[in-house]
Amino acid sequence: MVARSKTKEKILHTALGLLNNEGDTQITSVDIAAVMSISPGNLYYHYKGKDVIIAELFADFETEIRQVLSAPVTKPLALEDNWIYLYIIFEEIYDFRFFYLNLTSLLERIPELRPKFKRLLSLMQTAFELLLSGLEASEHLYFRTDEKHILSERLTQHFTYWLAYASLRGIGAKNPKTMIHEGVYTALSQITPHWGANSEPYAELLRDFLDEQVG
Amino acid sequence: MVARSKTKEKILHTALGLLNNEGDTQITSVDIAAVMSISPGNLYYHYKGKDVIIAELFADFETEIRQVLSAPVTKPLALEDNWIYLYIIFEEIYDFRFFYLNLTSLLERIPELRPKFKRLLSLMQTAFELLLSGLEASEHLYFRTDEKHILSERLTQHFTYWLAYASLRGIGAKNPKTMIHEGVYTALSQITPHWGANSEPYAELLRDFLDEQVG
DNA sequence: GTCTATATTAGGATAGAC
DNA sequence: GTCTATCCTAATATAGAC
Repeated sequence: MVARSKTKEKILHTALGLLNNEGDTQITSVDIAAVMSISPGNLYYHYKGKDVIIAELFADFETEIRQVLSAPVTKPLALEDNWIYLYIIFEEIYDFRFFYLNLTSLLERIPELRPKFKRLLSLMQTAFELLLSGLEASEHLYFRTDEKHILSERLTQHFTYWLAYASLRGIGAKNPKTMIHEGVYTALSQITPHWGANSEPYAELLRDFLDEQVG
Repeated sequence: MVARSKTKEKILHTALGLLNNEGDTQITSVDIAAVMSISPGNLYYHYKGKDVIIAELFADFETEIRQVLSAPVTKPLALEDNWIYLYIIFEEIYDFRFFYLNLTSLLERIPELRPKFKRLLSLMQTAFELLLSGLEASEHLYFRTDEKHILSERLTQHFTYWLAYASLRGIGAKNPKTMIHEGVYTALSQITPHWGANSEPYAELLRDFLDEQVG
């Protein structure tokens, strides 16, 4: 993470906003320049095109999400922290949603991102499996053979495509909070069928937590 | 579904193949013309551009998938038919995968497809909920409040994005059969936690079924 | 670093002969 | 219906002055 010039910083910031709100396909490098009132030539001086900007934005995202994901590794999470953990992951993804809404075409267009993103998916899957293992060890969750692994994979898929699906279905269309909340709720609904011996009081906590977040 | 000229038919067929194998972003209308050895001008005589072709392809897909989805409505499915049902849906989607791999950008570029696709999602969700209700009535499945509805929604999301996720993760990369099989398997793994009183013998059947399909 | 002006290209689109 | 030839446009990219 090298220090950036003021202008570079502003370009990235402006680009991220435009891409998230208008979508990758709608935005050209000229648009980015226009919005921040600099010339296209100037923008090209700093970044040689839209894709270079996106690559740099992704690098930023990667460092942040890696930090977030490693939370339960660094120190085991307390019960309620698990829900919050899911929220934080979603918020991070939301801040970078243009990428998740155009995954296929972006990874095709900027091939060097593909292996990086694949590694991120692996990391996420591992993080989820670790989290589930913790709850299994404390007998809050119970799994049959393979169920834990496949659930962690499904959760990874869910987090990757929830925003795209939610926008399509019109879930939380006008309210990001709702969209994220529903995403967490749907994730949790995949976990609760595996509740084990110690999870009864958990249920109370969870209900409270979910109510809080809505209000 | 009006009758089409020989050439129109061939254009659609060629386009579908190219789009599925190379991806929407890679293929231009000129490519389609080139592959079938006709001139771009000629292609334009039949279809005014790539997006018109895609719209027509989607219309075809829509009629087919609607037919498939309505299966459990027309006549309630026998036990094993439920698995096969999921397979058939996936196969239909696979035949039109370019669309599912670039959903966001395609629906942005061809706005009239958006409401159509949204209706398709609703239909799929309803079909799944119906199927689950059947298995609930026969006490093969058991659900708590809301669980059935949210599961049907999750299954819809799963079917919509599985192919994209599988390609990213490299699941069944070289073998469509494997990719689809894993998709069905993952779908089923969301259902089995809800097994009810009558589903023990079901488990046997399912295991057999899954083994068959792999071999 | 920033500007204006211009070049390049790829893809979408049409005109008119056969 | 099909071809060849050409045009148009939007987006990328660079050159050279300030």
